[in-house]
Amino acid sequence: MEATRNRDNLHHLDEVSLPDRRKATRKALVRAARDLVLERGHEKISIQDITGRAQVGTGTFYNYFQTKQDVFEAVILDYREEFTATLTELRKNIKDPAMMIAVALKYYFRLAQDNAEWNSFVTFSGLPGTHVLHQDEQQCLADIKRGVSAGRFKVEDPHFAQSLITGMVRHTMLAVADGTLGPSATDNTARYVLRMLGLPDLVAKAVTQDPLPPVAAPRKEPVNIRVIP
Amino acid sequence: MEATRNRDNLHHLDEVSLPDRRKATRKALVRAARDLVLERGHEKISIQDITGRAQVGTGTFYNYFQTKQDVFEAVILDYREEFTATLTELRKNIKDPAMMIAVALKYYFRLAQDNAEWNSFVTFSGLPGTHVLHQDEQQCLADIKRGVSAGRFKVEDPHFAQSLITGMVRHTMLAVADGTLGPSATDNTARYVLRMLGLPDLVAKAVTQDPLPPVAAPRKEPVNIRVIP
Amino acid sequence: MEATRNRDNLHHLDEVSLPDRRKATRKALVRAARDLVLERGHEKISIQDITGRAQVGTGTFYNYFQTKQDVFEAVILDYREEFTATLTELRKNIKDPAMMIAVALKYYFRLAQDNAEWNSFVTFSGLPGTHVLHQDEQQCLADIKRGVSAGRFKVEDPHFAQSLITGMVRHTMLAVADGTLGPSATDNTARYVLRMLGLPDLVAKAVTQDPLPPVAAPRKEPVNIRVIP
Amino acid sequence: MEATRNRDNLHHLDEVSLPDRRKATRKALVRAARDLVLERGHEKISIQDITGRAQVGTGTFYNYFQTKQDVFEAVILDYREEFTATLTELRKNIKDPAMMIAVALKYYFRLAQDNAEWNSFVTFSGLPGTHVLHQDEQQCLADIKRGVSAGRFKVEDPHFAQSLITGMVRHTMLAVADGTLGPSATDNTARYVLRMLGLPDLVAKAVTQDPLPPVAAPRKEPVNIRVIP
DNA sequence: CATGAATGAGGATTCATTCAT
DNA sequence: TATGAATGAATCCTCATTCAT
Repeated sequence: MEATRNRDNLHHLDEVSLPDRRKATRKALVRAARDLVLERGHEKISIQDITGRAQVGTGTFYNYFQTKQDVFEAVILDYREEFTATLTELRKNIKDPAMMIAVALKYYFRLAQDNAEWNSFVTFSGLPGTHVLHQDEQQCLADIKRGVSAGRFKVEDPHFAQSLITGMVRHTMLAVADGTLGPSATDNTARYVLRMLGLPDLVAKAVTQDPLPPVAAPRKEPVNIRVIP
Repeated sequence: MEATRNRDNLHHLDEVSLPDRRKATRKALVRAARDLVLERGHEKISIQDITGRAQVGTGTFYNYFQTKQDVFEAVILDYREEFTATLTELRKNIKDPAMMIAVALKYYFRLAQDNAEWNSFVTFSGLPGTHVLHQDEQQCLADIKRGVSAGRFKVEDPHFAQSLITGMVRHTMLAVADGTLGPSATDNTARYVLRMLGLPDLVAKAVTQDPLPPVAAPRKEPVNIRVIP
Repeated sequence: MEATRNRDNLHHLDEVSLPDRRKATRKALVRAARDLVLERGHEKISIQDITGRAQVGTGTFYNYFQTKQDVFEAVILDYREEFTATLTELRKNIKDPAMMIAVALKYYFRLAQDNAEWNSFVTFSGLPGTHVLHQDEQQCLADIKRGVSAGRFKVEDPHFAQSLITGMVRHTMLAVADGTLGPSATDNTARYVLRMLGLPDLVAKAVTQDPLPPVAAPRKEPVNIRVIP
Repeated sequence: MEATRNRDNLHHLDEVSLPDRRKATRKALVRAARDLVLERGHEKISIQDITGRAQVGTGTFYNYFQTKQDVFEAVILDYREEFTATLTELRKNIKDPAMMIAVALKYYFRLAQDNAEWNSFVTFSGLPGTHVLHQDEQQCLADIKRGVSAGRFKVEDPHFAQSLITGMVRHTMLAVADGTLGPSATDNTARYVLRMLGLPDLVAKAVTQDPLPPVAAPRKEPVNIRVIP
């Protein structure tokens, strides 16, 4: 009954609601996929698991995604948006490139630890290897270049440096999650990274010692879960 | 009673002759698994693919492994043995710890490039994350400690350093395979690693410039393939 | 938000039209299972045999049943419904409890003989032992109690008596099917049962002598078999 | 026993050990089969489970049995021998046919309760239905005939009576095992059986009230288990 | 767009049985 | 005889995908 209302009006004033509806369903799917990963980790997740969790018909999936990969990539983007936004906010008053990098790394690690979610999802992501942190890499590269221009970093190939950093970060995160390395490894990594960028160890140490200012974990907009009547 | 006892003694008698057969079959399976990975990479590989390739009945697989993971782990071990043996040979006359590490890294990268095999297999290996290079890690750790004792490296936590190196290497390898980084990245990585261990950049550069002495790729002992009569 | 709510309401809307399809498919599976048992008896019956016979895709089975046992239990229930309905009809004008029991037993045996079906299926049913005739047991128990109230039966523990009767009936049926006992055994069993319930032998004999009025074998509603175009 | 002696003497003196060995292996298989049933009940039991348990090579099975059914039938016989021997001993001084039957039934039930073994195995026995108690049926039939001759029982068709008794006993046993009937059901069954054979209820009650004289559970000759060195 | 029943190829796993040693 | 490796048909079960409603 309600349902019909939207469609009826297709024409005039709520041209808005259709796209809204689409978006909502899509988001429900993305969230369902994410949550399932977080709960089950490595385990196989079927499309029907996802639609089931999203309280949506099986076929509906194909109105939004072609393949399972697609939805997972959407999850990643979803995550990254949150991440990037928060980080930008967090660093808006920082000028020193070294500090910017330190904060980024620390924030990243903080997420990885606090938010078992992010952590385990990135860990999982059967997706194309390095792909995962892509958006972030742009930021990182920019940071490095800024540092080089400012004469703080000694790096011949910023692109290479950035890639290596990504690798180090990723590795540390996994190793910590693993238990292979203790939690202090994260600070150490930040420090080694700066050292690698050419900062004297003392400076590197100093910069990485400042604790990360407290930051709201990325707010998870609640999804309306359909209640079974 | 006598009778029974006699039979008992017969039991593990042939633990010697039969095992040959067992070993051969097992090896055939391991090789088949490896080869398939090398050919198909990520793609799905079914157990029947493996047994088919190994010229062995479907059920035979289960006489040797419980799960597909098991056989892949066996492949890794197989590989590592070859790798470690060759590397040991290669470094037997080297004394300088920095050089030892440089050679190890370079040899590793060489394998990764020459041998699409090793490369793609490590890439693949959905196996427990960082785990993959384990044996090698022991060697690496020993190298670092030796360097520290010798006063060449400045490292507070060798374990951490080793872990980070593993991560860097792994990352570089993947990125190169990916095309994200060019092939020169490998030399650069070695250099950065040494730098990270506390060597002055000039030294690091010097040490990593020596080309790796030519080395026979690990010989693959041929497996006797059963011929269908 | 509106949007979401709307969708919710759409949800169980067609619980009416679709279910018809579901019911039909389910019934086809149940029937297929039954028929196969009837044809093959003890022999192994695979799930694919069932779906094949039901003209239905392999996977479809799992939309309705978890396990093979499940479908067989459904068959039993299916049968029992038919049985109970017919029996009720058959006895609707009978008042005497002894006669009611006699008729029930005889009808049961009749089915077992006429209908190789019922017979062999019960024989088969590796299902939870005595369980098989459960619904029927309720009826039987009620009959006994009625007889006791009416002062015709002398039974201390109706529940026990009922159980024993079930056992005797079942046994007789199997033994007859077996050839161990001749067909007259069924009348005898009915007679012994009444005797066991405390009736004088003469009466028991008399009551069990009346032939069972002819009765339509339970009509099998035809299942619509999907025709392959 | 005679039988065995004959074979032994077949030639000269140690023609003895060979057949002994055969017998031992055979018995090991039979016992293994039995024990597995007792432990696992309904669950699937493979031939390799049996040979494994018997500490015997897979192929060995086929030196003794053609099929799995065969070994299970052997188990039944094994059991029955024990059962019959003990029962004969137990009743050797009893003259009254009613009492003989009562004792037989009670002994049987006792086994079923004490010896969860016997119980669960008979319950299981996917084997041809009524088959299970065959040997026993001969005894039972003889008992009935004796009772009829002695004028204690009023039975027209002893064969039928025996069959029905078997059925009742079997059923009671299962129902008790099931929990459907309480343990006292066994005494009741014995009593109803006698009643059914024509004894006045008072007598039936009296005869079935005597407790069964204590009896050693059938001794299980230990099988030599091969110890893994 | 939404739905969910139907599908069937694909893959894992079991196990009775054979046979060379 | 005893052995146990090898076998492969048989079976179960999953799940991405289609499609009529």
